[in-house]
Amino acid sequence: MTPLDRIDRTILEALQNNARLSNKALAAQVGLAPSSCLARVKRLETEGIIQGYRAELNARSMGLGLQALIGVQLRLHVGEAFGNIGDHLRSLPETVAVYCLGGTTDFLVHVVCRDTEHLRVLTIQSFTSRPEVSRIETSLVFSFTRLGVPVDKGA
Amino acid sequence: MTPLDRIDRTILEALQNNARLSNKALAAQVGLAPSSCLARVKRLETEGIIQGYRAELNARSMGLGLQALIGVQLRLHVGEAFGNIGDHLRSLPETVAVYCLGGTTDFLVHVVCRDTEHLRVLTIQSFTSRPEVSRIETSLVFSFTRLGVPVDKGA
DNA sequence: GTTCCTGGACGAATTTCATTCGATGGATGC
DNA sequence: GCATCCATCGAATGAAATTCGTCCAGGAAC
Repeated sequence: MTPLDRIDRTILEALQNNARLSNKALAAQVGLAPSSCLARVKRLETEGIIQGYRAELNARSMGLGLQALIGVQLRLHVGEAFGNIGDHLRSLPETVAVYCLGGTTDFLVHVVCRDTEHLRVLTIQSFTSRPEVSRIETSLVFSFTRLGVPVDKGA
Repeated sequence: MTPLDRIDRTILEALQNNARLSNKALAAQVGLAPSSCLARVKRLETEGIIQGYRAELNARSMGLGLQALIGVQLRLHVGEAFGNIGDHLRSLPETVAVYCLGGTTDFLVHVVCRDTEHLRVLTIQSFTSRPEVSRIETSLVFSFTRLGVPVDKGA
């Protein structure tokens, strides 16, 4: 709730680059004693500014060499259907990200698959066959880059 | 390069959920001595299966309450242009993710903005004004969920 | 201007953890 | 049966996380 000062932002940027940075090294980097630095990190966690720490895995090395974006257009936007299909999409093992959108496309789902056959079955069984789904549009992902959120250290 | 066994997969899943899990706790979870567990994690890192560890930040709490997906269609797909515009898109501070796609849309860019005015200026200054860009299509992101890659512990 | 109060920050002490290394055991191949 | 290899273990050591009492700076009230 307190506005983030320069030190907070430096901490956030550092942990965004390397979440396993030791508290000691982080403290040195931001110019604080380890204890003070730890207190800040904990505050950022409890305030929900840091939502979690995740290892980034290489999908290809796990036999998932094919990625796709599947745009989903629903038949009706009435009540339950929206939430249900959203939960369904998020629950698929192949799903790595779900966007709920405004516009003609209601959902955009980023999926990882072993191969084209896997993708074909997935689209049919988990997308097209759902009654809420009006139509889908699948695009192959050639490359995907994820970056951190901007942390401009203005303050 | 060695195929991942059940323990590897358990490690990956655990670190995907919480990258700051201590090695000791991780070892206990997978039923290995801390030293053995550490050796495995290091192997997974050097083999590139674990690509990094990132803190997940709440964009809204940093004053970036508006998210959008911007589909980009290029004029020509010739040589340099493709790489250049890709680098440009990735270099924008507002950019959180870039998909390079096959299909009518060449790039899909996930951006975070302070407000609609910020988004308006961004689309004009960093997208529409680019000579390689033929047209863009901006969709508001109502919600966004990121999940881990599937780690089925079959083996 | 003085006093009180609060919020960080510090640093020593303690506990817990990471990391190294030699030894052990089981599997494989000969 | 024997040698080899690889992963695991567990103790030892070194380092780090975490706690806690203290201190200082800034602000508010008077």
